Amino acid sequence: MRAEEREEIVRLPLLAACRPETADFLLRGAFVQRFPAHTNLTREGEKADFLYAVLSGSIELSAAYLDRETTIAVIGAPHTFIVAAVVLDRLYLQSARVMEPARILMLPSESVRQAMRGDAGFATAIAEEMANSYRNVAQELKNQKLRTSLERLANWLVHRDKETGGGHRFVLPYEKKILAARLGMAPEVLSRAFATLAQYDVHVDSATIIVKDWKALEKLAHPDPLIDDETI
Amino acid sequence: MRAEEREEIVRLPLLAACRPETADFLLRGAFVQRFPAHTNLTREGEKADFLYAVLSGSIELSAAYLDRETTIAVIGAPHTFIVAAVVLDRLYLQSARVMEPARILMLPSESVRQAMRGDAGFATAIAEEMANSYRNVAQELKNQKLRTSLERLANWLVHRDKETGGGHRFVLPYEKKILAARLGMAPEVLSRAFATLAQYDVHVDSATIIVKDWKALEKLAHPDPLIDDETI
DNA sequence: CGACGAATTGAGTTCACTCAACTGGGGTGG
DNA sequence: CCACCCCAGTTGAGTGAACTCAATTCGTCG
Repeated sequence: MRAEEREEIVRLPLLAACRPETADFLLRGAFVQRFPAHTNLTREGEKADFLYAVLSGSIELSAAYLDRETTIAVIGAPHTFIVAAVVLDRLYLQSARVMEPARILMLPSESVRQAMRGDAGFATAIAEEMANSYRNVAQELKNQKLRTSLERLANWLVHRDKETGGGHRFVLPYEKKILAARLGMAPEVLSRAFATLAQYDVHVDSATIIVKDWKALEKLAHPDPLIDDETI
Repeated sequence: MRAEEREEIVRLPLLAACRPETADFLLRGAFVQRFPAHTNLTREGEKADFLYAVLSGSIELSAAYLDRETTIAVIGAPHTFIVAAVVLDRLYLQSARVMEPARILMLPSESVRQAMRGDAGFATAIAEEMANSYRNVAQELKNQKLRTSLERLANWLVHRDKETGGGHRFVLPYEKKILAARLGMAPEVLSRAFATLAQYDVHVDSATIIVKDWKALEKLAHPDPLIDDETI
């Protein structure tokens, strides 16, 4: 591992709070790897061999049941994924696939568990990471159970707009197909939902979204910090 | 706090792995309280002042949006709830209400965070607790996104039957209204789903369920360990 | 006995999925 | 360079799933 890379890594929230020895120990067994788009990193049901952290690029987490499949989340830097399976030494509940070409840090799961037992700072960082993940899924569950598909889309747009600087004009970060799965609807339903949003002055030009009447969209969306804000 | 109570408490998964001093420290600020049914312990949006652990009884976690409301989970002993908000010192995302009269251990959230920083064993236990919670919600999200309401009910019955000893005959642990919310459907839909299950030889007599043709139910349910099993 | 709420049942509507046809852009190979 | 194909996306039509509103039954508790 190169020195600059190492510096980048120890700045990750996960490692920033642990003792230098712990970081050394963890990084001895670790490696960073680049993956092209569409690489499968994990498949649900497999044993958790590594903890993954995204250094750049993005990862799609998905799950399948019978002949159905859905997207659970999309992860970007500097976040980790499938930590829970590592902490508990269990099976992955989700499959992870590279969406945008990614640089990934991989830590052997046994080292992670060992480091937790020996370093309260690291264990705390893992707990905080898990807590964040928990809250994100819990919010997503509320989103699914309490909102219609049109509301979910409207709120996703509101949220995405804030995230990209509030310019009321932005580009979808991934295919509509995947967005539909993320929002829990069939692609056709997403398409129709976008069509409906034209009434609210939301203009869609392929992957570019322009929100002309922000108030109208927000009124439809009824954003709720307890569902939509990541750090509340 | 009485000695016998103390013994019961330090056997909780959360405290079993921490140093004696940490347990002492945590229990100094802690207290155990009995609550009657329907008591509201937390409301979503409030600051996280306590970590709660269920010693007996059961707790319903719910969330609201506009005029809608749903049940996120039902928690029994010896589990904790709303740990994530405590770990991160944020707002509760869920409301907690006593379902069956309960004895609850309450730990001041600042003590919890302090104890984590000083005791790797405790921090690890918290991380494991969080990891479990994460996996449960993630499974619930998959359940919601990948299954129809009839499938969710069928799988809930299969799971509940196993949990109660596999006698193919058991009593619903709470009102159908709440079960409906837990499963993500309107009460009327649950009622009709039960009616449909008569075709699969599932008999419902008020709160008592009798599964006469286990194979038929299981074939309908298609249980999946990655959605339905709590410790896989 | 009456009041209340849980649960069921009916009827109508809305929401969301499926299947199918069509469009348009990007890439490949002739 | 162009023809072709493939896939994402859209649109249409029909079906099925789930919600709402309303009426009724039943058990529980004052």
